[in-house]
Amino acid sequence: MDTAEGAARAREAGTRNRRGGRVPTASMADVARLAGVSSQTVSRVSNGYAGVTEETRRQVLAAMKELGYRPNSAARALKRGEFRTIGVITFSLATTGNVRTLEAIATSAAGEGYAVTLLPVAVPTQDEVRGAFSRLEELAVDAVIVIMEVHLLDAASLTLPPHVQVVVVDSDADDHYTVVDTDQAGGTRAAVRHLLDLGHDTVWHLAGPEGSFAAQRRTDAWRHTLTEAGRTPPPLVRGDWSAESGHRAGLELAARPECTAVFAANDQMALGLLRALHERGRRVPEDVSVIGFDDIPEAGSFLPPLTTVHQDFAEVGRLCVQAVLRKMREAGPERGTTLVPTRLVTRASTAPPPERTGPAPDVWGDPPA
Amino acid sequence: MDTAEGAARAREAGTRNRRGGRVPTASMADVARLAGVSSQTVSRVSNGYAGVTEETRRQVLAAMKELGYRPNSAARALKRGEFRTIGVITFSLATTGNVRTLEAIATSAAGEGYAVTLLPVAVPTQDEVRGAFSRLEELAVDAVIVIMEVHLLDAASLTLPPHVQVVVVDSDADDHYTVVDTDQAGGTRAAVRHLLDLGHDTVWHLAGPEGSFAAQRRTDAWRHTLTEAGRTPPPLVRGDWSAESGHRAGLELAARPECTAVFAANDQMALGLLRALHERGRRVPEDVSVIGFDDIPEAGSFLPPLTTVHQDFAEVGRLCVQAVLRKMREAGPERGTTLVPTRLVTRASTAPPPERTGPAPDVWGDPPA
DNA sequence: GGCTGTTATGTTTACGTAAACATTTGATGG
DNA sequence: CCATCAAATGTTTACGTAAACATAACAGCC
Repeated sequence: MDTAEGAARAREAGTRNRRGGRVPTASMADVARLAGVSSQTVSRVSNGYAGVTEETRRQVLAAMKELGYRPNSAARALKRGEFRTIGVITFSLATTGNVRTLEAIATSAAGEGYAVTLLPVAVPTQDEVRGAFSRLEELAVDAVIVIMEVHLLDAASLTLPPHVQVVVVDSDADDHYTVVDTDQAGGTRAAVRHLLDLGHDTVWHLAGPEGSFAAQRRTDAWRHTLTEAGRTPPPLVRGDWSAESGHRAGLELAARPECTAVFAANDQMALGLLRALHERGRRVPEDVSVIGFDDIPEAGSFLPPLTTVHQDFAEVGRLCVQAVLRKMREAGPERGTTLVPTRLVTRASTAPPPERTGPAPDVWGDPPA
Repeated sequence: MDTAEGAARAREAGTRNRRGGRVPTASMADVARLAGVSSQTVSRVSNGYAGVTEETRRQVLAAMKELGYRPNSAARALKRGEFRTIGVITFSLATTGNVRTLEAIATSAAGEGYAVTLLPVAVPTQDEVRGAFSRLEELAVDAVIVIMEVHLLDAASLTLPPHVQVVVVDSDADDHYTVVDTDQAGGTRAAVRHLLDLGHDTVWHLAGPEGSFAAQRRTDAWRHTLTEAGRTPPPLVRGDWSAESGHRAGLELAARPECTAVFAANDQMALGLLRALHERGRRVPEDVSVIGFDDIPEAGSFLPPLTTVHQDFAEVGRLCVQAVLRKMREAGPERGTTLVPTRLVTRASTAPPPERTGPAPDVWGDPPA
């Protein structure tokens, strides 16, 4: 299983491309010639059509193998009018959510016989975005999934080829696009209620960056859940998703003794927050409860293990692919939003608030410092 | 400039796809007809060739715009014999390293006018790998970058189209492939020496999974650096890159009072290790020093902030793209390894060992457990 | 004024595949 | 034994682009 095959491969495929000559790939015509049939018959075998004698089929397959024949996907795409490829546009792969979603998309797409082409937009400047999309315009893609706030996309005056379908994650543009997303509001509500149920008067919020729809949605839901419960939302503290920003925010929050519960908009910021609280001597969860969002794999290893909202990224990715393929096949300009439910994962970073006010009035009251 | 044109466009490009009919995209011929030139002239304008009158060019561009013309990349690829696409094969995007490398590859490739197609291999079973590669065989790709131990690739009896060049990350197969990788050995040596220089007798190692070349390399270098310094390597503790596995290993290590310094093969495992040590009441860095590998963005927010080996993933990705494009252009079967240097980032998780043996002999000796 | 050379543009062709149509072969039935 | 039909295979054509080649127009020159 080595020498013979190796030699055949070297001969046919011309591994010995020493002199830099482009080695021609065998085409259907070559296979047909060797097998003594027409190229159409080769095509039929290649595509698994019925109506080919077993005998013929075997001959063709043998010829294919000998020549190392591979269908030329460019020619196929040209002929069929489709590329069997889905493009994914995203800002950086720095955030867990984007990556996990991307991975699920790629896996789902592969299952459907589609490839995934990545279109990263490095810096969110107008120019960058515009550049990426002008590249996209002539990209070999049948459909596009956009993982970012879609208004940035409009800002780039994106024009896609007419038959390219679009599905969007992390956006609220469900009046213009098909949107698949995590149920941000539901997850947030679960997190905030969990803290209120534990007895906290109110819940502080460490928000994500303003540009992100997901962040916006979580902030809105946080505020809504609090007012719904008759509590006053404390001032908003803003981060940028990074642990470092969580740390900065945490130093601020640690200075406020009235802050006993914090809902961080993602786990990374919660991590930084935990460090800041620790540095300031505020114990978690005894003095302050912290809850995150995402349930990254490391969340269970934080100090203390983080209570957080679990997102089903795999499901989001799968639904994206399903939706975009359905749109392609039915050519329907379907719109609207599909939400993927979340699940609260309770670990060790949340607890009832420290005894402060309540039944026992002023036994050893807080030192006013 | 509206009714006539609008009608023309509707006729040509058929924007009115109400009835689900596939909308034909305008071709060069359409543009040529509208502009009153030959399709070859349209091609010249499209590809920016000189030798077209400014007047003609303007007319063609106007016609393109009116018809919403987009070059058909399938036809282009067929004609040119290349796809301007690089395929990236990787096991899951769960590890930071893979993701960051992928991102850098995508960015670099875009800069060179290449798209990146993702080929995830979900589960590392023989079948999965084989399946992925049989898909790859007919993938529209000019070159491939493999981010995984390449022997898995051989196991799948991979046959690539002859002119597809391959570059590999995380592998030692530099006698068969072009390899670009982080300088695992150098980074490990820096980490281990840092701990020895602080005065630790020896350094324990929390290794990555056996299948990973990077893990293997780090383990080898750890052992080598220790013996080189005349120390005896303690028994190996193995993890699987996850924080959870680091936690398990940490519980073991915490039980050994002689363990004062641990080199974890990545930051996630270091995180779990930190938690385990904390749970067991062993202070970091006073009792035990911990050092990681990768320098993930969160490492600075661990408790305590983690000393770790910084990897330049962006550079690895960039070099991969460069190497693969060079191989394509020069058609040289270039081999060998390019190493990207690392940098030790000193934070708060490492310190000299606790006073134990040394000048003061047996003042309060260790309780024998 | 015709020759040469240059520049702008047009025409032909081929890339590899697969649909549509055409032909051949062999079997079945009257 | 030929008409009929189905199955297997062959032939033609078109997909959209761009290289190669062909032509036209015009300027410069002796």
